[in-house]
Amino acid sequence: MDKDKLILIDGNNIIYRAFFAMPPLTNTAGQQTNAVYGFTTMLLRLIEEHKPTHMIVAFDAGKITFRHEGYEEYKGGRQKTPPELSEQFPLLKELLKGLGVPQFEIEGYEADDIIGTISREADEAGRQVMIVSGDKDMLQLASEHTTVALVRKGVTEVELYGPQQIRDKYDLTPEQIIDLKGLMGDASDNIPGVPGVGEKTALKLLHQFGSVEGVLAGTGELKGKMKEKLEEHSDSAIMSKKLATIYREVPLAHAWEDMVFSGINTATAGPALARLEFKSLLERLSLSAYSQGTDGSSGPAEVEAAELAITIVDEARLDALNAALPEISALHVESNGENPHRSEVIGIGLSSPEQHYFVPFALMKSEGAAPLRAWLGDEQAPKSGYDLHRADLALHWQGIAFAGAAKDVQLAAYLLDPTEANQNLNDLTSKYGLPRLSPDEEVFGKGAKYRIPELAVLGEHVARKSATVLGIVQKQQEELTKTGMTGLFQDLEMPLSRILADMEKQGIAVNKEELAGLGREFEAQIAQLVTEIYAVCGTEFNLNSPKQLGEVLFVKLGLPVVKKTKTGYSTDAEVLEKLAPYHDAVRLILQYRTLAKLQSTYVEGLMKEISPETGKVHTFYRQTIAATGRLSSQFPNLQNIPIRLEEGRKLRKVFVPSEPGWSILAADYSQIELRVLAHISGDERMKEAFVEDMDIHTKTAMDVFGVTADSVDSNMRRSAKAVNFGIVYGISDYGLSQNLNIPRKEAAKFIEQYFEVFKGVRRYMDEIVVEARKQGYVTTLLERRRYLPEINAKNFNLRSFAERTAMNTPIQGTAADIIKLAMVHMDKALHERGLKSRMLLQVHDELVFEVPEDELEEMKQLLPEVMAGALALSVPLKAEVSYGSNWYEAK
DNA sequence: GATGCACCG
DNA sequence: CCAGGCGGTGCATCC
Repeated sequence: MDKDKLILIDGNNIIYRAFFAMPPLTNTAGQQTNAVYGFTTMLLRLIEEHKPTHMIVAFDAGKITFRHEGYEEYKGGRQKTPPELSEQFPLLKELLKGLGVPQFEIEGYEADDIIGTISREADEAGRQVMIVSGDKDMLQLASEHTTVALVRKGVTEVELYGPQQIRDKYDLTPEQIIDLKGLMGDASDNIPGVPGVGEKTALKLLHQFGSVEGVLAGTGELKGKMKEKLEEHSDSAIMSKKLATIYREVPLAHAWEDMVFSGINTATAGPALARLEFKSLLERLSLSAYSQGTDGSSGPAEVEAAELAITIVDEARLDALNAALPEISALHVESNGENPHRSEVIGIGLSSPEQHYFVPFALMKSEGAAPLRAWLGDEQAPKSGYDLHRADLALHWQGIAFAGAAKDVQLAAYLLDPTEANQNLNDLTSKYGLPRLSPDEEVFGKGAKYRIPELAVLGEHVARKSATVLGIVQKQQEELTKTGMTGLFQDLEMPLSRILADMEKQGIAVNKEELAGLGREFEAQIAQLVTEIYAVCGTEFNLNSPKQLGEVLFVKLGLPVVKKTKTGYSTDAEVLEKLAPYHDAVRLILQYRTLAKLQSTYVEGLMKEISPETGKVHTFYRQTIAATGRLSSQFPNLQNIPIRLEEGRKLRKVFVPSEPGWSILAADYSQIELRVLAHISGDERMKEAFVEDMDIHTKTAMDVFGVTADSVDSNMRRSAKAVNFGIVYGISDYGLSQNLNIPRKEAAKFIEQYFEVFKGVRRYMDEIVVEARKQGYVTTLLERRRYLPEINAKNFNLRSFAERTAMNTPIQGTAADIIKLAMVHMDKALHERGLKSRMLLQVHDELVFEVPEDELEEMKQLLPEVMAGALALSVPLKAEVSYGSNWYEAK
């Protein structure tokens, strides 16, 4: 019984939407078939994805429905159905018969009443139901067992709503959707509602009073125009509510058995589709034999590259493209190079469900492309794509604004599995059973052989990419819903990607002279060191080569070998520290390493990244790399600018405000990971430490060593700090022993003592590993997910690694969630307050801004407040702010 | 292209 | 007894 799944389709609504969404499509007999086509593609997708056991399509029947009793204008304002559409109803009904899909209509009732009645009965029987419609009214039918799939963007995408999603979006129960309509009305159904009350007001009223009746009874608490309007139109509100209520008591002669759907009836589907000349659908169902004029030799339909309707746009075809823009929902901006700040745009692929276009970049600047450019920059025109963040940047530097990023399939793929390396579009095609794309290396060539191919090849390749995006979007959205990540995607990651693009375009100014000056200082010191090192070693060699250095240290000078790498002797800092007492060269080499690093990576490397146009560095934040949900930064990496040692820290002086008189303002979270751990483990002692705002490492030392605050010496605090870090990383005695340079037994004792005190933390660590084993994944507070397939591995190393990851990821990942939230909130606050201050950098637990003088005071207040308030935990979050004339000063 | 090392949180 | 900290990027070397 619980395998049963019933899909109820609002036939009138879907065919209506399909008609307007699809470009005109006519068969050889001149009969228009676009709405039937759109309906059918959607239907097939539903069947493939949801594998219903029962299904019906409901249609309206009879001109006068019971709703007209009492309100004659109901649906009166609606345009008469165009004949091109009404002609398609019989075609659709015939096709449904051929496909083996039951259809219901009952004289005097509308499709939604039939659906309401069946869903009520199914609900009562505890059956799984999915309702498919474009009509928001249907949301009132959502329940524990009933999901409403709201069709969006023509018929290509659905959004799934259960009671929880309705709560998330509106903070209403499904029943209250009726009240919502009662207040705001619905122009398309000619339901009046209360004049002057739109969605926003209606929601506010309902959150306050609960229902239409509640609102009308509570007008005494309101004042002004609103009160007058409500009192004057109270009858209308009551009647509107009645009209919006779906009738769920239709006398049905149908039984559950009449709704059985046992799969497409191929014997009858083939001829029916062939009559309509839907060749691509025949292929999709591997029924090509029915198609006249084709050889019927198609392979597996899903992965075969079907013929696409591709238009290579030229000057003459621009008008056609511009006219089609409202139907286009997917695009792909093809650009070269890894760094989007420096790449060229080659062209753009654009896709609607029926037609695909390629626009060579050269055409983008022409006068005729003005509507296309306006559309690209229109926030109200929703666009799906792969890596829209990159597209935005690439277009930006070509002087073309981009807005309206709605669904980024790369970002969604990352959320669905953040460890799946390089989810390029082609990887996603196989995952979602779409035709494969030619690999970019084949189309363009690699490295020095990179060439832009001839227009026809290029155009097809890029248009196929946007077509692929279109094919992926909906399936991904459903997966996000299933995994509980729609909120994370829609309200956090998507908004953040736009914010990141803004930060990157803004860039941060670099004082080139200062940087060059530091370079000269380092240079001199390096030269000095090299001479000395060669002298003490008695030989000259390449100091940058660990191999040569190893030879000198361990063979020529005969120093003891502390550690080996898989290719030879280890010469890392840890080893050199241990060797320092044996030979004078070692200290010098350590110093050389430090300075060489500063010089090559931070002076020379940074210098190369300064834009000649802006005098700034424009990093590129990658949102889909880190498995925990953190960002990463490239070209240049601004998340690893030295700070720990003074010599390196000086580099921060070169990062300055881009306008005279402005300041750099920075704020960082204090102990965010441990606070998160305190929250998710619920450990009382640790929570108390943060509630009391104590120094967490001192507090840990007190508790672990059982002493008072005054007796904690620096060594004890250092040990406690290392234990705290170890805890966050998924501790092992070995790791801690390495870190503190103590015997393993001692480290084990520390850990045991720690867990004796922080019992809640131990419980968390144990439970999270069990949870990971059971579910195969762990999650953050915002439901970000990371799979850990190796948690059950036989191999000790693999398994241990997965266990540590299980412990660490919810902590690091939740901290990442939190600062991302803070960024979204901060961006909003800046806009709302009309502030000129700009967010420039994010460094995992720190945000950096540039701030004009007259906003400094406000920002010093606002920033830590927003950061601390990003998410309410059972312990307070704390952010500490500082500012100065450069990043070094803001410490 | 892999490796070792060093920088960050 | 083995093996072993979490998450990243960039540079230089070497094959």
